[in-house]
Amino acid sequence: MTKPAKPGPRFRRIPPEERQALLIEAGLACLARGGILAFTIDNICAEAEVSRGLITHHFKSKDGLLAAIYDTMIERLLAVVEGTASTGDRIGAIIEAVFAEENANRETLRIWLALWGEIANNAALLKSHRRHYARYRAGVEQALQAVAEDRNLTVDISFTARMFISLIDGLWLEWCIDPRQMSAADAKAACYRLLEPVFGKLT
Amino acid sequence: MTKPAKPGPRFRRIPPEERQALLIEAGLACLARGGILAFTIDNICAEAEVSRGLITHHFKSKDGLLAAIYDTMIERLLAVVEGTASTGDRIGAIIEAVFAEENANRETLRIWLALWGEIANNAALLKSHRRHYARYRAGVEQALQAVAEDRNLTVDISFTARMFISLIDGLWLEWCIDPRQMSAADAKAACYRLLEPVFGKLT
DNA sequence: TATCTTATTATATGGTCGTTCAACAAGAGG
DNA sequence: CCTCTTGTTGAACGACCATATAATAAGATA
Repeated sequence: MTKPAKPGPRFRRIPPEERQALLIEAGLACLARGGILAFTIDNICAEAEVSRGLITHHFKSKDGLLAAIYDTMIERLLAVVEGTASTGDRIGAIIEAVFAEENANRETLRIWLALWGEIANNAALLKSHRRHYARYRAGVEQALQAVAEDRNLTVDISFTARMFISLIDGLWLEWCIDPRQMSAADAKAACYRLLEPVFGKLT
Repeated sequence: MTKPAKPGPRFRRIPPEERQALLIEAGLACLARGGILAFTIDNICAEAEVSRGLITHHFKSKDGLLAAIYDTMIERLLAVVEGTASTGDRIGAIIEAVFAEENANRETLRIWLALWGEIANNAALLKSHRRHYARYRAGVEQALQAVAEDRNLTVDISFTARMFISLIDGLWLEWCIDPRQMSAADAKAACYRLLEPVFGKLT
C-alpha cells in the first residue's frame, strides 16, 4: 500500500522579471512556430508550462506581452550592430551576423513578419519602432563612417547607410522565405558589391 | 395600408468566376485592413455582403481562398514587370511602378506580410511562390539584359538582378512600414545608384 | 511557528472561429 | 408554365479565443 505521498509544491514562485523573460521566450517560440496566428494565450502558456492567468498578471494583456517581445527582438538586433566588434571590421561583422544561420532562418522570419504586421497595425508599436530603428541606422552609419574616415573618403553616409540597410533587409527576407534561391555566400557578396564602388575593396 | 410588397429576389446568382473574383477582392480588403488576423470567414463575407457558406462553396476552404488571393497578387506584380513598357525604359518603369502610391502603402504591406507569413507556413504556397518568383526574376533579368546589350556591356545579369530585386524589396518594405523615414524619391534614387556603377547613367 | 504578500492556479464567461449541412430559390432551358 | 441545376442562405456545431475573478498556496518575514 502506497504511503500517501506528501505533495510537493504545485508550482514555483519566481521573481517577476524572471517569469516575464520565460513568458517572452515562450511567446517567441509560438511566433516562430506559427506566426501571429499561433500567438494565443493557450499556446504560450502551454509552451511556458504555466496556467492561463499568468500573462494577464505579468503583462496587462496579450498585447503587452507582444510589445515586450518586440523590444526583446530589437535589443538583439541592436546588439549585433552596436556589438563589441568595434576593434576591426564592424561592417564585415554586421554582414556575417545578419546572414548567420541563427539569425536567418524561417523561424526568425515568422517572428519578424508577425512583428512588422503588428507595427503596421498598432500606433504604440510604431512609435517604439521609430525610436529603435533610429538607433539601428545610427549604428550602421557609425560603422560606415569609420571606414570612410580611415580611407579619407567623402561619402554620403546617410544615403549609403539606407541603401545598405535596405539591401540587407531585402536579401535577408528573400533568403528566409526561400533559402533555395540564393546561398548565404551570394547574399554576403551582394552586400560587398554594394559598398565597394563607394569605399573600395573591403575584404 | 401598405400593399404587401412582392418581395424581390433575396440574392443574385452570378457566374462562379465572377463571384470568386468578388470574394478575392473582399479577402484582400480584409487583409489590407488588419492582416491575417482580420482574414476571417465572418469578416470576408460581411465585406462581400454574402452569407457565410459561400467561401466554402467556391473555394473548398479558407486556405483555398488565400491561395487564390496569393495568385492574384503575384499576377499583379508580374504585370508590372512584364508590362508593355517594353518600348523604352523598362527598368525605369519598374522602379516607378514599385514605389507608386498605389503599390507602396500600408494596406499593401499588410497584405504581403500576411502572404509571406503564409508561404513560410504552407508548403503548397511555397511551391507556387517558387514558380512565380522565377518568372519575376526572369522579367527583371530581361530588362537589365536589354540595357546591357544596348550599351555593349558584359554584366553578371543574374547576380545584378538579385541585388536589384532585393534592394527594391528592402526599400519597399521600410518605406511601407514607416514612410516618414524615407521619401519615395530617395527610394528611387537608391535604385539608380545601385545600377549606375554597373550600367552607367540611366536617366 | 504564525503571518502576510502576491505569484500562481483554475474556472467561468461571452464572444468568435471554420466548417458542415439541409433547405431555399434564382434563373436557365424546355 | 414547369423542371432542373446549382448558387446561395442561414442555422447549428464543437473548438478555441482573451479576459476577469476568486480561490489557493509558495515562500519571505518576523
